[in-house]
Amino acid sequence: MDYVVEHLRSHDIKPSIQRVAIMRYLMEHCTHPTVDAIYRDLHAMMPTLSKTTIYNTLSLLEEKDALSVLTIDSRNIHYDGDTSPHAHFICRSCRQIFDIPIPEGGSAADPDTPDGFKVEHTHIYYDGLCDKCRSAQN
Amino acid sequence: MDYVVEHLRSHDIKPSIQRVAIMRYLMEHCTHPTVDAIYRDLHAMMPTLSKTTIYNTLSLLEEKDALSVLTIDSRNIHYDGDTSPHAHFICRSCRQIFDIPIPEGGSAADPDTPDGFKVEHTHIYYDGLCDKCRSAQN
DNA sequence: TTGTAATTTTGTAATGATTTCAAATTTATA
DNA sequence: TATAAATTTGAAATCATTACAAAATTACAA
Repeated sequence: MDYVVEHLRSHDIKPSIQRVAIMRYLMEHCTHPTVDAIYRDLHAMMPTLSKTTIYNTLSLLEEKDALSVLTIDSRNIHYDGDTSPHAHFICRSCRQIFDIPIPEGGSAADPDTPDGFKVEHTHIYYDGLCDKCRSAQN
Repeated sequence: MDYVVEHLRSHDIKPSIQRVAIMRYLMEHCTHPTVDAIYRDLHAMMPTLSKTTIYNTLSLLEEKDALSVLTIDSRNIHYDGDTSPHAHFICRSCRQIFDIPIPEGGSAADPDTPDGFKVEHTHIYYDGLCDKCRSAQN
């Protein structure tokens, strides 16, 4: 059984052609794509795919916790098919997003929220300059 | 000397009437306001204040590190006049943002970024349900 | 003080991401 | 096979943000 289809089924999502294509794109690309990037690439292969379907599908995937929504970039929402715990870094110059490992037993995973709060997701974001942009600036 | 004016000066920002009003609003409100909230409230007192000035000023304040930009909410950018280290929680039901203390010596502050990367800011975000919305849902 | 340049503010128009909506298509089921 | 339910689609609407150029204000030199 296709691991993408299995992933969708395990999150209670019916695997339509479009949903599988979008989920597969996310799982096979570690680029943290935006809606536009997903549309640009998938539309080339599936000319009937509409942007509305991408929006619909991404919000369904979010609701069912089948992907991770990255709000690290104030200009665009990015999506990550890898839902395992890791942090992200965005370069303020080239806007590229990088995966950053989270140290084991990190305290950020156990937040000091008020009584009665239920934490569902944790996001750790860094911004600054990546290697290349840093040396280019000097 | 007004502490708001001092704050601006210490970040190399000339304290115009508008900039002081916007910075004061951020420092005196712990509500993590959006551009619209700032405009709504300040426009009532300063009818000539334009939204463009708020956008211009907020991006200047960001560039000079005089405020913190919160990208926790995918729908709107929020601003925080408190630049001391703390995390944030957003309730997925009522969309309210709460300040959360960061444990001393937390590992998130010392990220494992690749060689040559320069980390300028760290953001720790949580989402889930707040106290009230959690009990309202049962 | 006065004139001139530089900076800041403002309103309007343009842009671009996202949502709404209703029709068309596809899938599930009786 | 017929009918209902779910999904997809494209066009139009919405809403946050940016671009831009004119107006107002401030800084500064004569």
